[in-house]
Amino acid sequence: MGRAPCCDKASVKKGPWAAEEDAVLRAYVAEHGTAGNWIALPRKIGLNRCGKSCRLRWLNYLRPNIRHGGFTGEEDRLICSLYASIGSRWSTIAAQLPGRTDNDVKNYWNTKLKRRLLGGGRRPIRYALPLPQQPRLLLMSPTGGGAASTALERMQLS
DNA sequence: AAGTACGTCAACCGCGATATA
DNA sequence: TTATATCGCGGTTGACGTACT
Repeated sequence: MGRAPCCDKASVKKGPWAAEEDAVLRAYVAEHGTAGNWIALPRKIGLNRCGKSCRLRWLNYLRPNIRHGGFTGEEDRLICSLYASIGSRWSTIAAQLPGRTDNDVKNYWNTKLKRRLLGGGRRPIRYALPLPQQPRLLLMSPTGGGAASTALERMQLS
């Protein structure tokens, strides 16, 4: 018995959200909440979207008090520290950063912090530009470095 | 100016966990 | 207890913009 799909993937719209779709979803959730059922929500409000897609859009973009980009040095350190101690539990890490989403934190880690920790700068291979000084983030592990080493080893192996 | 490779980020996919009938 | 539906999460992808040759 296979797992039932959450929606008819052939008929729902995919890809970037239009401003009108955002507005419909935002207005509905603001007034009614999610009613605990994301799967049924798009049908209720006439959006031709998968329920999971609606949930993701709300959580990562439409929720009030969301902040995008502009990670501070303090947030950098916290992310690195938490990653060193608990690994890629992005939702847990994001919970420690008010206004940040797990997707944001994950993207930030994968595109900036991980690269920085591994010693890569922009265009490291093709252009061989001089790298900025690497921050010694791993030394900041609250666990004393053991977990940090493990996390780094995992990263380097993968 | 055109072409190419890389960086960023929104969104999708698939799976495990949990709830419910 | 089992089957099914839904939630929530982490990993991955792909479009687009930018830096560079």
